[in-house]
Amino acid sequence: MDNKEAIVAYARKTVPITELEAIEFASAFKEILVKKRQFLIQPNFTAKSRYFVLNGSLRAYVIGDDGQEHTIQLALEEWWISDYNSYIYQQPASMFVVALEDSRLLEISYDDESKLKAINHQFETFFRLLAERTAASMQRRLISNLTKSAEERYELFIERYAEFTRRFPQYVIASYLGMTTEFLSKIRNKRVKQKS
Amino acid sequence: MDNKEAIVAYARKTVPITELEAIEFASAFKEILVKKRQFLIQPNFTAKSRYFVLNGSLRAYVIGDDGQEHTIQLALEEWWISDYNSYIYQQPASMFVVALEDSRLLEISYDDESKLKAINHQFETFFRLLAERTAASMQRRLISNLTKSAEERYELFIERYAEFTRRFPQYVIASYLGMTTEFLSKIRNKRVKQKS
DNA sequence: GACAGACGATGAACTACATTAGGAAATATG
DNA sequence: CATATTTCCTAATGTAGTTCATCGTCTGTC
Repeated sequence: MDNKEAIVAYARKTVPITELEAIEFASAFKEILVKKRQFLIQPNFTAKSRYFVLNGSLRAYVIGDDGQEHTIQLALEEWWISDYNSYIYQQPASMFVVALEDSRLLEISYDDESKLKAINHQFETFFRLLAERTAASMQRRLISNLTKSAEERYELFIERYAEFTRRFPQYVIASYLGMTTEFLSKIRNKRVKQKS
Repeated sequence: MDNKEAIVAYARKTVPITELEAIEFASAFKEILVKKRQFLIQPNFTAKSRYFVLNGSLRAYVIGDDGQEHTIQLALEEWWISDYNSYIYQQPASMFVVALEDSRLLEISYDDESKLKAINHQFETFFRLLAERTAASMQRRLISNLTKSAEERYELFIERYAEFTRRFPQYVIASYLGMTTEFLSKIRNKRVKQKS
């Protein structure tokens, strides 16, 4: 039960939760350990759970028709990860979700989450706010992809997600930003030269 | 009160609502008429409302640093529109929202929506599902933008949003799909030739 | 401690798409 | 119904970003 304090503390940043409710809330989660390179979700299988990261790092990506990997989401401590579309609609996934480091996660199944939402208005509110923030951040990323150049997107990324830049390898960041590793390498090199 | 039946009928597709609740729900909305080219939201002003389209069409777009317009969202009958990020966080908008035709809308303010969510678990659930679906559709669009070519994005668009293709001018669709009108024109021309 | 696989850098050739500029057709609007 | 204005098309030229191929370095791992 110890590690589940983290998810309660996290939820309490958003909605008030009593001690009694906290037990109920926490009991819907199950702690799991995953090894580096272990897959949690794969295309064509339905994402039956989503995951809250206690520690470690994960990556969600799709493989396009051309065989290229495109990173859709990254997760560190206190982030959630899954194939969002698959989870919400309980339909086959299009994404891979894989651990980039040995990680400790809290898993919640779609059914257990549904029950939490149904039995308690506060829990419903918590997940509603989570969804709203997810939608808002996706929209910001979409706008960034539509309006900014590769270089600008990289600048914004390292400014906004400094920690990610340190924790994830370059090819992951490049594929998150929608460019090739080669091009990101070129951008980085240009930046270094400009500073001197 | 007449036109507000539409929003109740719409909500009932998602959650059960009693007759009594229906009145409460509908009373949070206000019918408004907007003329073609009229703006509902502009950058730097906070989007205090979101809008449900009874009839007509609207467009949400940003203007990038280079002066280019990028369409973020389109709305026809039974769609919602606003600057999502601005509305959710009640922060200054980055988008314009403008009517492309004379339109009839139902407006709900952030405060009235918050009250609906607070007083009734069903209403909260309704808006939670709305947010989840919004997030899922944004993610699908993001993936499409990352993994598909301009031509493939256009193909998917006309397949999935046939009605949009009929109702919106080409430059709007091009800027929604993240390409120039000239390039879209080229794609269309190529398609016509291929079919014969 | 050597070998294999992952990661990043670099440069040259290529391509998907943008930009610019022009004009034709369709639609509003007085 | 006449004239703006908006929308759409065509074609030449330009460029951000990709592809491909090569090489050095670093990091496990038996």
